[in-house]
Amino acid sequence: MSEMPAPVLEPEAFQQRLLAWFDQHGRHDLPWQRQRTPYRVWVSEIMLQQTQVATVIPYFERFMARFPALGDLAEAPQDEVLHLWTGLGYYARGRNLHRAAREVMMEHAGELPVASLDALAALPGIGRSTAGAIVAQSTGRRAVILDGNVKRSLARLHAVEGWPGRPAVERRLWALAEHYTPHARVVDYTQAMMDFGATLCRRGTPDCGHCPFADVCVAHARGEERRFPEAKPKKALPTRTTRMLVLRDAEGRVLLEQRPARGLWGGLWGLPQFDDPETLRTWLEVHAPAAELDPAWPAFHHTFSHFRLEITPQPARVDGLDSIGETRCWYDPANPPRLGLAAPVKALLASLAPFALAASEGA
DNA sequence: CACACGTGGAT
DNA sequence: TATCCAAGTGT
Repeated sequence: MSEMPAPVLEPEAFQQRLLAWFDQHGRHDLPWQRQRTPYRVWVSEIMLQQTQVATVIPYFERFMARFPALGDLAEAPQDEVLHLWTGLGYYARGRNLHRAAREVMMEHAGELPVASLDALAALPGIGRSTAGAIVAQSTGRRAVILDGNVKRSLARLHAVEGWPGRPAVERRLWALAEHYTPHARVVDYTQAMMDFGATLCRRGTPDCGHCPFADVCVAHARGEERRFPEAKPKKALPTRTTRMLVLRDAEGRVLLEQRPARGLWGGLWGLPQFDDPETLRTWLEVHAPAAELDPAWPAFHHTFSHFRLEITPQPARVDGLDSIGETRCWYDPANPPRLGLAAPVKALLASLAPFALAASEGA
């Protein structure tokens, strides 16, 4: 209890103000709010992790069209799941979702264990906040969430000092979230908290003029809305360089390699990648001694959250490979297989399509 | 606990 | 254009 900052309102008053605002201004027609089944709520919550609503909607619709039920997802090959995840980012979410679906089939008779917060959180990809959201949204039972929107709103209302990523700060915010969460209208309350943060108590431009808490908000009283929550400590962005081999056969197909299951673009298919020219040369000697190297194409870069990658495409031609194994395949731009591709690779392959067309026309 | 993990929108 | 960072989790 001593962990919790002084609340600005009694829980009942807080809930009443928030829900009145939500009834008027909340979002009531998002795709996952129709047919609010545990499965649909789960998929939406995973896609929405660190990802904005507008970005998620088309991915969610495609995913549901292909995998209408949990069993459909469990039966699918991982490649197809990652194919539908391509462009959404944080691909561990897709791998974990797929793995969790199979786990639910085997250990929970095909039903998400929404009766137990702990059982949910034991599934890969579901943490404390997502477990709370799934329970609250799909069953209406009381469960607490603490996502970015809730963190920002509560930090402002109570002028909570410190970056919310710090465990001590996060504990205070959990205590506040716990304090305000009602037993009734839980579905609406959790949605309301997220809508409030996303559309009114926004990061850069909070709309205090229409805020139902403006009269009690500590940050607003101090005129310091923008100071809360405190920003993450920044650090320099390192740059890494790599070469991507664009090895094409006589039919214009491109050799792809499946990336390791963990790490960057884990489980996705990409161009063979080499940190230095030496490794590239050795690889070619072993796998494609007959390959003819063309001059490298201009480098381009891709910026990630934690580093910047400079990519030099290295085009080459070869008649074929004797054996490409399980973790390689020939990618035909005219008839692309349904597998996951990293964004820069997808863009690079798309730029190759005219070549493939010209090659097939010439043949 | 600090860091890795992606992409696109907002300012 | 550069920077920040969004419905977090896993290691």
